[in-house]
Amino acid sequence: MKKFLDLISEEMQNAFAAAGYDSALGKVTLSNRPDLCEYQCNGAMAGAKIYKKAPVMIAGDIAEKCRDSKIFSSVEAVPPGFLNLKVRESFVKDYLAGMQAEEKFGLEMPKKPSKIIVDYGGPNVAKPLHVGHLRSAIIGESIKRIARYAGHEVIGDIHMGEWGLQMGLIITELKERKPELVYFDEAYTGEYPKEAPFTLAELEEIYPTASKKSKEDAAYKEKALEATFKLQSGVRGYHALWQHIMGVSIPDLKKNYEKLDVEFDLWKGEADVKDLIPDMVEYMKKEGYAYISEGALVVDVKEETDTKEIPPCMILKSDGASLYNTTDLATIIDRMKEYHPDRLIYLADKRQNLYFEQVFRCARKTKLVEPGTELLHIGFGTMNGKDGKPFKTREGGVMRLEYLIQEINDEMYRKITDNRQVEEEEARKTAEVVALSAIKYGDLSNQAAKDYIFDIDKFTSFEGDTGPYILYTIVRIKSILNKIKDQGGSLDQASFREAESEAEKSLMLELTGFNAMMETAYAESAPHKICAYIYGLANAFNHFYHETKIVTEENEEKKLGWIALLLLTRDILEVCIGVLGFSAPERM
RNA sequence: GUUUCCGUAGCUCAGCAGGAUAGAGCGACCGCCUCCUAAGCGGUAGGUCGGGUGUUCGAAUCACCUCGGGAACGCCA
Repeated sequence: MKKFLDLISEEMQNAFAAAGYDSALGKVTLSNRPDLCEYQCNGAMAGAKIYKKAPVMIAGDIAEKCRDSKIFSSVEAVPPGFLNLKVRESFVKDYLAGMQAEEKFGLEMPKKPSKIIVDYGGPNVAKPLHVGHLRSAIIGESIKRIARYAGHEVIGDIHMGEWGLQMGLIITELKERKPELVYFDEAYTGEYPKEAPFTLAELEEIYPTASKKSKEDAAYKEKALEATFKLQSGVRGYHALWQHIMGVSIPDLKKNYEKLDVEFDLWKGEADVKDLIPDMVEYMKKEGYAYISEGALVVDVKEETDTKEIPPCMILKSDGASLYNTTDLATIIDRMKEYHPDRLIYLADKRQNLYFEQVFRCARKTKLVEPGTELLHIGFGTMNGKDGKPFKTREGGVMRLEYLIQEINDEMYRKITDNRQVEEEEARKTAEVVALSAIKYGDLSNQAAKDYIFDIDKFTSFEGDTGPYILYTIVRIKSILNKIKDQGGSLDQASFREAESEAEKSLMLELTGFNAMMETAYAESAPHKICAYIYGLANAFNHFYHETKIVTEENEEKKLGWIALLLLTRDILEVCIGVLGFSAPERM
C-alpha cells in the first residue's frame, strides 16, 4: 500500500506539472505549523530561482490547479511562498479503511526478503548479567523484531563468551580451593562426575574473586593464562570442568533473558567455532594475508583512503592463543557456510567500533564473506548514572540485572496496589509487564548510539513519555471496548467515518503515518523512531479520549466509526510495542 | 598527538535529505475526577540551539574555524 505522504506528494507533483513546473518540486512534508495546516509543500520557493518568478506567484498557480482535488480540502498560497495543505476527511477515512484491510496495515513487504543474522546479547558465561548487558539485549531484540516485521528472515544469535580467559580464571581459582578434585588429576582416565563441583552461587562468587586476584598477583594470572591454554588445547579434565560451568550457567542465563522477553534462535558461542580456527589460520597464512608482526599473527587492513591509522587485525596472540578477533572471524566463516546471510548485524558497545572495522575489513580482504553480504556494527552508548559516569549501585559496585529489575518491579507493584484493589497474583504479573515496558521504552526511546542517563527515579515515576504511558493508553482503549461488549454491542460492524472534530482527525492522521514510520525504523535500525511515533499517537488518542464519550454515544453510526478508530489505534500500538519487545496488560 | 562522537529550557532528550513563532518529558506554578482507569487532560513560566565565519532568499540543520566534554587508538572483550 502506498504511503500516505507519497499519495499526497503525487497529487501535488501533478499540480506542479499541470501548471508547467518541474514536478519534483511537489514534495509534501508534515506541517511544522499545525496551527496553520496539516501538511506543507515548500517547492514554490525552491522553484523561484529556476523560473525567475516570485514564489508566491508559483504557489498561487499551484493552489489554482488544486481547486478540484479529491485529496486536498484546502491549498493555500502564503507568503513568502508556502503551500499550506489540508486533506479531505473522506480521503483520510478511505486510507484508514485500506490500512485496516491490508496485511500489516499497509506496510509493503520486500520483493526479496533478506536473510539477516543479528548478533546480540553477548553474555559472558559464569558472570552474572549486569546493567551493561541490558542495552545489547534490548536494542538487539528490537532490531531483530523490526526486521522480522518488515518481512525479512532474521536469526538472532546470542554469541556467548565462553572460551576466553574468564574460564581459565575460574578453573584456576577452583584448583586453589579444591586441588583434590579429580579434574586436576592428569593421570585420571575414568568418567568424570555428572554433578558440578560448585553451585551457581559459588560460581558467581568465584569469578570476581579470581579476576581480582589476577590483577594483583602476576603469578596467579600466569596460572590462569596457562589454564586457558590447557582448556583450549583440549585437556580432558579442564574440558569437563568447562562443561560443568556451562551446565550451571546457561540455565540461569536463559531464565534471565526470558524475564526480559529476549529470545535467541541460536545459543552459539565462541567454543562452537573453535575447531574452525586452525584451518582458518592456515588459509590466511597460505594465501599470504597473514604475517608475523611483533610476535603476533596479523592481517593488514589499512586502505589508501584512510585518514587515520588503522592497526592490523590480530589473528593470533604472540603466545599462539586465539582471541576475540579469531573467534569472531571463525564465526563469520560458520555463519556464511550455514546460512549465507545477506546481512550480519552486530550489537556491541560503540567503543568497539574500530575493532569491528578491523574485523570486517579483514573478513573482506581474506574473502571470508561473500561480496554481497553486508557487515554492520550497531554501536550503542554507555548507560550512565545520574552523575554522568558509568552506572553503579549506591555502594559503587556493578548493578546486577536481576536486582535492578526487581527494584523496578517492586516499585511498580506498590504503585498498582496503591491505586486500586487488585488480586495479589494479578498485581505481581502486571507489575512485571509494566516494569519491563518502563525499562525497554526508557532505553529504546533514546538513540542507540548515544550514551544515556539511567535514572532509577525516572524509571519508577512512570509519567509522561514512558512505556507505562503507552500501556496505559492501550489499557484505556481495551477498557472501552470491553464496556461496549458488556453492553451487548458488537465490534464487527465497526467502519470508519469521516472525522468530525479536530481531535478525531489528528488521531486519524497520526494513524496514516504507520507504514512510512515502520519502513524508516527498519531502514535506519532506529527503534527510537517507533517510540516517538507511538508517543505521538498515544497523545493524539488521549486528547481525543478526553473530549469524546464513546460508550454512551447514542448515534450508532458515529459510535461504530469510533470503534473502528479504537480498534486500529489499539492494534497499531500493540504491533509497535511488540517490535519494541514488550506487551500490554489487560488492566493496570 | 591522531581519529571520532557529542554540546538545544534548571534536568533528561527530540528535531538536523535547510523553510514560517525551535518541540516533548521531568521539575515549578495554575486549573480539570457525580462522566469510558487522573499512570490522564488543559494551561503558564522557562532557550542569543557552546562561540565565530561562510554558503543560501532562508541555517539548530550544510561547510570551515574555535572552545568545552566523552571515547577509541596491536597481544582485553
